[in-house]
Amino acid sequence: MPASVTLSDVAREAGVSLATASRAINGSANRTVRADLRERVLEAAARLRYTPDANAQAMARGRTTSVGLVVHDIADPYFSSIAAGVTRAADREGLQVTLTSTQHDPARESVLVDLLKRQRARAIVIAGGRLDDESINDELRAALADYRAGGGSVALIGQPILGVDAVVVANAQGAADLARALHGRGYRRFAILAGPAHHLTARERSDAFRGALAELGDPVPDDAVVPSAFTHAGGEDAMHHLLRRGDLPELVFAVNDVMALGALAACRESGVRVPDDIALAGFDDISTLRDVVPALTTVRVPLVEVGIAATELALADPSDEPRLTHVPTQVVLRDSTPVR
Amino acid sequence: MPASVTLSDVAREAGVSLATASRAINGSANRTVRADLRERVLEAAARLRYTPDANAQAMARGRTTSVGLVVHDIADPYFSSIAAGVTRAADREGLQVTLTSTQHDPARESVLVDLLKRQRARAIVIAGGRLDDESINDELRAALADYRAGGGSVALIGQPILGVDAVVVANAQGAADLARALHGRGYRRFAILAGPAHHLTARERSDAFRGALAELGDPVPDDAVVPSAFTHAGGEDAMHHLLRRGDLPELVFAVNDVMALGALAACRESGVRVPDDIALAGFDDISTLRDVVPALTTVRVPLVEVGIAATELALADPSDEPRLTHVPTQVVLRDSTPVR
DNA sequence: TTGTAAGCGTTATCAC
DNA sequence: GTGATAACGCTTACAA
Repeated sequence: MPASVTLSDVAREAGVSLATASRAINGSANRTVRADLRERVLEAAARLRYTPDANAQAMARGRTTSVGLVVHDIADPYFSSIAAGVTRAADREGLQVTLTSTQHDPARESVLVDLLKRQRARAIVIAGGRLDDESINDELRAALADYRAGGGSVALIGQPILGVDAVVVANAQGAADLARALHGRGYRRFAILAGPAHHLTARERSDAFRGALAELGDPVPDDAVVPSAFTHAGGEDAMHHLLRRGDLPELVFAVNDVMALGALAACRESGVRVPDDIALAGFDDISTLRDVVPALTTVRVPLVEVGIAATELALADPSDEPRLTHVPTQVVLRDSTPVR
Repeated sequence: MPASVTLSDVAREAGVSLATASRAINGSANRTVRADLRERVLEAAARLRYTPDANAQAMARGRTTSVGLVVHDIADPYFSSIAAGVTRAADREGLQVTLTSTQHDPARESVLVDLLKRQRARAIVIAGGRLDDESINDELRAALADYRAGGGSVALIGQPILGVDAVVVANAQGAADLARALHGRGYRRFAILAGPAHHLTARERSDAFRGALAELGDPVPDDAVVPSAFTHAGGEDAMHHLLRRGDLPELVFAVNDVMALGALAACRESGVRVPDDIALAGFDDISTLRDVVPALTTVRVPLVEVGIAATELALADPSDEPRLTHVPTQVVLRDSTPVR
């Protein structure tokens, strides 16, 4: 960044010392500046169109004004809603958001934490759910420990297995409630597009859904639980698998809305109508989907609020033990699962 | 950020000078470091878990590694897709993205540019379309001039009216093509949810759509062109207006997909079925919507690529006159506008 | 090839 | 209340 007006320029222009200029402009803590001098400085700053250099300030003050955000894919409405919450909360505190993306590679999370440490981000919000993969978890744990040793604080969204503050979404409760609600609508034969086996959020949702149905006396058979990626393509593939297998269930539960969308695509390709031929439910309540026809039955997760809560957690002054913010979920029955 | 390992620590640990440590770690331009020394330094750095301070590097080098992105709302799939492109392109160059949001207030764009100038972002991508509002444009122009005077470069997505590099989307062509395609499907009586009157993208789409129909001999009457916000709520309100008015058109064109979604919501509330009672088309081809039923007829804008192109433009070495990257659009006919 | 030292633009600690 | 001046952590002439 060549040639920018510096504080020295302003000081010179105003005929005061660097120190006074600094104090006049940021209104330093105790030290106060005589009114007429402050006036002169401010005027000079305006005349010169002076903008303080945030990097220099960060150096001198020992802390930056940026919050790091780690997502898997910002184009995914799940993450972009969370990001909206994070930017809003950061903005309220006068902080900027540094957006980083793993491009769907969970192993990159630790790399991005390192990157954000290098930027000396004040706090980091990690938006992706945890995996049941100790080598990846260990690596992330190490990166986080390292980051926190440098004075940074972290909050993650998902399972609190890393020893840091976390926003915990009531996945199990929501999935169980959903299962009971659908059972109540008369469904008996279910299939599950279950996501990756080692993905804890996927597992919580899938397991709780199955568990609730088992309790109701209509268990989901093993071969009706189809693993897949946690993405649109994953839902599509899993649904195709189900369709090829024949013996269609009455209702398919995809462990997130984006996967449900993939399933919808698969159905369309195969000429299977939703909900006429098969009912479909998702999870998350992605807002973009709220108005589509048929409206998707799902479990609402207040994603923007989750993003806000995570940011607040990450920004709160450090505590010795990890804090948890619990977020409830709520079943939303819509047209994709009509009463049978 | 208290207590981080610094380069001095590493140098001391390795028994070399600061300069040598620096050169060993970043592999300085011409100066080279003897192999054994470099080895020692790298080892010490690893042992101490040293991470360079990007802010300090930025200060010393005179340039940061961050790209600023200005959107209106990151939760809007239009912007999140662009953001995905921006992060991808930035990542390729080893740069970070600083995400800022106006929260739908166009006047805040210039404030955010100032903010990004303060961060000394290397380049800025402005994602929102331009307005026909000279006071706002002037303010933004001034902020940009100021930013560029400090050595920053800018690219915006939309109309090239600010004298900076721009990615120009073929809105008019796409809208005209769409009108002709729909006319070809047998539609004759149209209405337009036109967005804000002063919003240039909205206007381009609306005007071109109208123009093409006029040429075809089926002009859209003035009172069937309903202004509104460029948002979901805007589409919803405008559609309600249209429905209340009675005398339903055969097809409603919303100038973006998110507005079309709002229109869909309004239809549902009023018990009007799409496409049975009324056909609906949008613009942008938001990916989340590709699989919904009824699939929405729209004009595809390659948003991720637009984000990439804008970032590349902003990062390219400065040129004396504004460069333009033109992006074509493509009509996508789907079920929401069946053949009549 | 290595080291010394002068910045980079601020803030903060001192004296005055 | 104001002004030198030393940090902050790094890069990069300039010397050696």
